[in-house]
Amino acid sequence: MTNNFSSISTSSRSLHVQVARSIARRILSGELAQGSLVPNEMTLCEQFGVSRTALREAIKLLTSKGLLESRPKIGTKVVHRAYWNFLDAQIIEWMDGLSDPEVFCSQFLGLRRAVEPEACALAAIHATPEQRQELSEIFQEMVKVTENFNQAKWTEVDMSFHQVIFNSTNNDFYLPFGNILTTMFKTFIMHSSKEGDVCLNEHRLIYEAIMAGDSAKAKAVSLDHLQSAKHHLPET
Amino acid sequence: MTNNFSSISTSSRSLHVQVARSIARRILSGELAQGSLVPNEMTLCEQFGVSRTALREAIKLLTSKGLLESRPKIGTKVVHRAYWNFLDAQIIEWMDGLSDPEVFCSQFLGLRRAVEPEACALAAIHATPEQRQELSEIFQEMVKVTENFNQAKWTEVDMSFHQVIFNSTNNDFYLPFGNILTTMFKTFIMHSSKEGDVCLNEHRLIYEAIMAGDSAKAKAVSLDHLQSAKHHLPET
DNA sequence: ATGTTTTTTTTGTATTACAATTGATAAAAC
DNA sequence: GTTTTATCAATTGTAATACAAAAAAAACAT
Repeated sequence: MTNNFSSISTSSRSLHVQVARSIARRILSGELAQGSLVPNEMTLCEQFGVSRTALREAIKLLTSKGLLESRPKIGTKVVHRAYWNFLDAQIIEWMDGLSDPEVFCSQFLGLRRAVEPEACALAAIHATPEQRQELSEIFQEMVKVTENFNQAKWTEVDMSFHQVIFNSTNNDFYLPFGNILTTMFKTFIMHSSKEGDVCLNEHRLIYEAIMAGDSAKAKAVSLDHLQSAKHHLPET
Repeated sequence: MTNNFSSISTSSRSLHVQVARSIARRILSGELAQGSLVPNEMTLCEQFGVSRTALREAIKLLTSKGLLESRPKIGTKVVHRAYWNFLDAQIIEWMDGLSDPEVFCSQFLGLRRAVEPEACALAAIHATPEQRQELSEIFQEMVKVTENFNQAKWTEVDMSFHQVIFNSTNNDFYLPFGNILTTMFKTFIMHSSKEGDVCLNEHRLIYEAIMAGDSAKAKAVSLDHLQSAKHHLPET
């Protein structure tokens, strides 16, 4: 995690990403109907005031996420919603402001409740010594932050905690949930969480179960954590 | 699902997708190390014998999936594995032949066991009348195929069955699993499944529980289904 | 009517040129 | 000697133009 570029937001300044975001939001909001043709390249170039190069790179980006599909002579179509990859951090970011945050978060929780307890169970079994060490350090940090409470710091360390757990499953298919969860946090969940201490205890239970290699308990306490009150309403 | 273009494979003939696939496989296999710089654009253009246009569209596609990250003057880096989006059908396709299929399938099953039972539970509650109708028709088809057994037909209808269930959750975050499962089937799971009839009964239980709106039972029988023997080893 | 050829529209690919970013280097100021 | 500032150079970013390829639509022939 050390030698990656500063952050995703850096490249968001690039023109084709801005164009992609704009088109994506038209699709995600339903302004561009599923199955309909978007305007042809030259028209879009004029609409956005960019070159075909930039526009096409934008379209390729959206095609890769399952939103668009192009064919010569026909044009570019918005594909059916069932093919949109909502398990993609960038798409989740782009949903900001398009969907009722409460509904969206509650849907996400519907998936998270299925995935995260199992991730904890797997981490309890498969975490390497290095990963256990890392988790341990993060939990230490968590304790420290709680003693001298700081909202920003706590969100940061909370995200790291969950991310390390997903990594510790050592299962490729669980890895993406780390980013997805982080993105959901940053984009939608800005809840004030005054009950930092309560949370700490819940995290402690998860932490200890994983370190002890007790997968059943890890799963159970994680599920408890996700059913605690604060997950139900994202207080803006 | 009616008015999409013939299939994804059509566009795979396009040059930038071929290039993307080739680079992706070098990354996924580890031949291009995480954090390392890939050769600059002109070098890659020469290596692949394509124009910068095509090459850059390929890179944009891979960037969108979390495999690459570019910056002016610096170059293009392979990002850390934790950011690769394994929950992407195209990446899963590209893994073909790069990973031990048995390990890969077993990892996938590790996620599927978490997600699909919950999807069945949600479908039992949230499926619309139209979706219940669709599920019903597909199950009818399933019965018919079993009576006059045909491997290809059965795989087809099996995929549809599970896809409709994910759609019937009416939860955006469950939608992508339909494609992912289908892709896993097509790419890795070619098991002969002589026990088609046994499976039919398992599917019947799932089908009936969902139609009855019994979420707890739907979840339970789905989990049973996923723990039945044939899921453990993909017989090539 | 039906099959075949031509036309036309749209995306796909190539090429060239220049702009913007930024690390590295060198120069200047303190 | 250290720090700041300016310059340089390498790489990606953007633009513009031209032509190729695909495929639907139209025109044509049978």
